[in-house]
Parts: sequence; structure tokens; C-alpha cells
Amino acid sequence: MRAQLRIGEVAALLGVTPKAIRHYQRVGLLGEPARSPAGYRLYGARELERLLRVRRLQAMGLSLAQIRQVLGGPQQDRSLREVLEQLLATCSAQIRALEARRERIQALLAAGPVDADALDQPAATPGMLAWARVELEQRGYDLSSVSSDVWEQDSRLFGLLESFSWPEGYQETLRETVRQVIDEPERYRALVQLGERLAGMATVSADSPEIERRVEVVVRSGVAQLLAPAPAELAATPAPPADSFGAVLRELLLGALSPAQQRFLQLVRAQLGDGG
Amino acid sequence: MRAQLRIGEVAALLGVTPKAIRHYQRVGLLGEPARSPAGYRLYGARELERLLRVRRLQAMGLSLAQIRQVLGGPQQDRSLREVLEQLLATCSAQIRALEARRERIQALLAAGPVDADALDQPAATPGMLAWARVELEQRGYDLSSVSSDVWEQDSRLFGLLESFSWPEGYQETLRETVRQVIDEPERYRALVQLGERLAGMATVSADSPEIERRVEVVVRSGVAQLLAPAPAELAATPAPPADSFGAVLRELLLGALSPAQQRFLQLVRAQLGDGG
DNA sequence: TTGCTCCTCACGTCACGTGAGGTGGC
DNA sequence: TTGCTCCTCACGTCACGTGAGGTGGC
Repeated sequence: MRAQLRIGEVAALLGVTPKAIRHYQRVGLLGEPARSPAGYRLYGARELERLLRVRRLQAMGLSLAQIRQVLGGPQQDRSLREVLEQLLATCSAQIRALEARRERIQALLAAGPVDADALDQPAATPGMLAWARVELEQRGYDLSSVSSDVWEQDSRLFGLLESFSWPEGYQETLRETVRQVIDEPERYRALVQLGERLAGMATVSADSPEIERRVEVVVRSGVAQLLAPAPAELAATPAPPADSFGAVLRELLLGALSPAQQRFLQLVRAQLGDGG
Repeated sequence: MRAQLRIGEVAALLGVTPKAIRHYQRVGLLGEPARSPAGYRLYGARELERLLRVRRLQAMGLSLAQIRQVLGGPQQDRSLREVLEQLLATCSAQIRALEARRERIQALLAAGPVDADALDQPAATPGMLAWARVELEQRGYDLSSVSSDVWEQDSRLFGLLESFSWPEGYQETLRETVRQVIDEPERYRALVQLGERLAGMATVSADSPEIERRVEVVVRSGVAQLLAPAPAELAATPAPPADSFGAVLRELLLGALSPAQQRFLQLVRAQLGDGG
């Protein structure tokens, strides 16, 4: 007299649903079980053990197809070991990814109000900016004279840029452009000045006459002209990957500025005869 | 003149496939984009930013449906914060589960050959056995006199049992049975003796005449009789949850023993007039 | 008779992936 | 002309879940 349990009882013993057990059967992980006169599936100790193995392998991350292979033949030690080694790597990678996700969420929750703005803040210092700091220090520039507003502005802009995987070679081109500017102290100081002025206009309203006045100051002082061959961050466009990439990049960066800042830049450009 | 990129270029910038972007559009995460004369989708900076937000939220674990809600209205701070808090909990739970999985796989890989047998070994000391040790020590029994073979055998059997979620109250019933035996030193010693004899028969061949001889010894000595009211582990069956559960449990435990051990137990039972 | 469990389809979920069959762009 | 990208269906994947409509067991 073989011991017999119905599918619901077996499911409860294993902590799964009856539907799951029928699914295992359908995909060939379990054979056709004994049936009661009314057609009910009946399970004994053998089937329980089989199910237990299935669940254990599942708990280690094997897919049902992999489990079918592993539990198929009797002696595939090598195969199972290989599968487990593969899964160990996958598992570790998943843990790392989830830990990064957790860090990110915790940082967001701790940083204050959670709104669209907060989501757009870069998680860490953009690589290009970190690199630029090192380069600047090597050249003996005094970074403490640059206001934190400018650092934050640059952090936002470069952070936005680095959120995308720009085509091959872009990064190097951009670095080259930066190098060319900071290799000439006059142009570097002009860049910082323009940055300061731009940052100072973050909270100005878009139709303020103040904007025109500041544009005039910048143009008269010759600061803008100094940058003309490579007009500030906004022109730091890599040459090769088609014009459309550069245009989109420019639009992207402009969009990250306030309306007043956008007008300011457009007016400066217009004064310099740059139609872009 | 709006800047325009084709779907493949945008996909590359974001590290996704064109199919994924079309999918986002189909489920309403992105609006209908501009089209070239030939019907090609065209994207500008605005769409890139939208896609970036989508990907960032996805990276934090939001489903596409959640993202649609969060990015839908302008000011649902509370909603997003709540979603993130929920995700943080989920995320931590997933990390814990994956870490447990990793431990398990590493332990298996380190333990030697990875075969079906290895998979059936309990990952840790079964709870019931740990509890029993404490109870025994409280009663002053000398545990070091019990061979490691018996501990391993019990570990296997209880480990198998505890792999299942037996019905409510089962655990307490089983503990009660164990308590009743160990509260009488004579019966406890009989239990250990039977355990030792059983363990000693693990490697005996199933048709060896040695089995009958050992059965006779055990029956003559009265050891088996002492346990008759609750015949060893194999009868540690909880009363209530229907007979079929007990029968399956018994089959399960028997199946975890070698053929010789199974015969030994069956013969002892027969001698005692127990028909089960 | 009532309520519970079981049965077998058939279709849904989630975030895309995979072709199929066809057209535009250089 | 060739090869690449794009287009739109329609169906597949993975591990089940969700009913629908019906029957058995106590």
C-alpha cells in the first residue's frame, strides 16, 4: 500500500502552489504521477524527494531547463559543477548590482525631497571633472578660487553628458579640447569667468534686461572672444560622429540651464557672429 | 532646426536596443516621436532626457508601469518616495536571498564532488537535533559517548524531515515524543544503541545473513521492546495530520537508509508484531 | 446540499527578443 | 546594386498566475 498525498498537500509541504507542481510536470521535470479513480494526482515519498531536489536547485538559481538536464542522467558531476560555477559568478554580479542600487536609493532618500530634480543629480563626481581637477592642479592653478556654484554647474553638465555612451573617441576629443584651453592661462581664466557669470544667472528671470547688460560686459571685456575658437563647454563637441550628435549634445546641455542662462549664451553667440 | 537622431543612435547612446525603445513607446512611456519622410523615428534632446529618466528609474528597480506613474504628473514627491522606500526593502531582501544562495553554492563547490548525494546533505545542523542536544545536556547525558556515525545519520534524517513544511503542530508533537524517550534513561540508551546498530549497517549488503543475526540480538536484548511504544525515529509521526502524512514521512525516512538498514528495521518491526 | 479540492484548457504577465516580410538611404 | 537601418505585425520567452467551466469527496 503506497503512501499517497494529493497535490495540495504536497504543495503545502514544499511551500509552493499546486499550479507550480502541475507546471513542473508539464515541462517534463516530473513524470506522470499516479491518479486516484477521480483523476486526482497522487504523490508518494519518491515524488516528494524529486520535488525537493527540484526546489533546491531552483533555490540555487538553476532554470527549469537546467534542472531537467542536471536531474536527467545519473552521473553528470562535471556538468553540475560547471553550472554552479557559472551561477556563482552570475550571483555575485547580481549582488553587486543590487548593492549599487541600494546605495543609490538610500542616497536619494537621505538627500531630501525626492523629486524629478533630485533624480537628475549625478550620483558621483563626473569622471571628466575629476580628471580636469587633476590636470589643473598639475599646472599649478588655484582651484579654491573657483566658486562652488561653478563646480556644481559643471558637475551637473558633465554628469548629464556622461550619462550617455557617446561614440568611440568622443571622450578623448573632449579631453583634448579641455587641454587646449587650460594650457593657455588667459583662456582658462576666461573660461572660469564665463562660468561664474553663467552660474550667477541661474536665478535671474528670463526677460530681465540684466541679461543684455551682462552680455555686453562679457563681450566688451574680450572674455568671450578668447573662447571663440572653442566656445566654452557648449562647443566641446566631438568632431567625427556626424553633426546631429553634436547638435543634440548642445541642445541637451542648453536644456540643463535656466531660461536666463540660455538667453545669455545665445546672445553672446549672436554678438560673436556665431549663427549656431 | 531641431536636432534629430535615429532610433539606433539613441539606443546606442543609452545602452539599450532599438526594440526596447519601441517597447517603451508602445507601453506609453514615450509619446509618438517625430518622423522622417520615410517614417523613421527621430529623437531630440528632450526625448533623450526622458529616456534617461526612464532608464535611471529602471535601474533603481521600478517597473515600467511604476515609471509611467512617477513620470506622469509633475509633483508626486510622496508617491516616488514611497515607491523608493518599498524598493529599498525589496532590494535588501533580494540581496540577503542572493547572499544565502552564494553561500550555499560556495559550500557545495568547496565540499568536494558535486553530485546528487552532495545536494541532499543538509546545509546546517537540523533545528530538532540542535534542540535535542541541549535537552540531553540539561539532563546530564554524556554526548561524547554517541558515535559521530549516529550524529551524521540523525543529521541526515532530521535534515530531510525539516526540508518540508509539515503541518501546524507537527514540530511540537515530535519534540514531545523525543522528550518522552529521553526522560527515561533506559529508553534513551536503547534509542542510542539502536541508532548505533543501524548506523553500523550502512555498508552491509542487503542480502547478508548478518542482518538477521543482528535483528535477533537486538530483539533478545530487549532494546527494541523498550522503544516499542514509540519505535525510534521512524515512529516519530505526528498524530493529527491524517494518516497519509505519517505514512509518507515513514517512507521518506526509510528511503534515506541503505537497503540493509531498511531490511533491518522491517525485520525488527516484524519481530515485535508491528505490521506497519 | 454545501464548500472545498481537484481537473483541463486557454490566456495573461513582464520586459522585451526573434524573426518575417518589406522599404528607405548611401 | 549592395548592405545597413529602419518599419510593422505577430509570436516567443520564462515561470508560473488567473480565471472558466466542470467534477469528485465528505
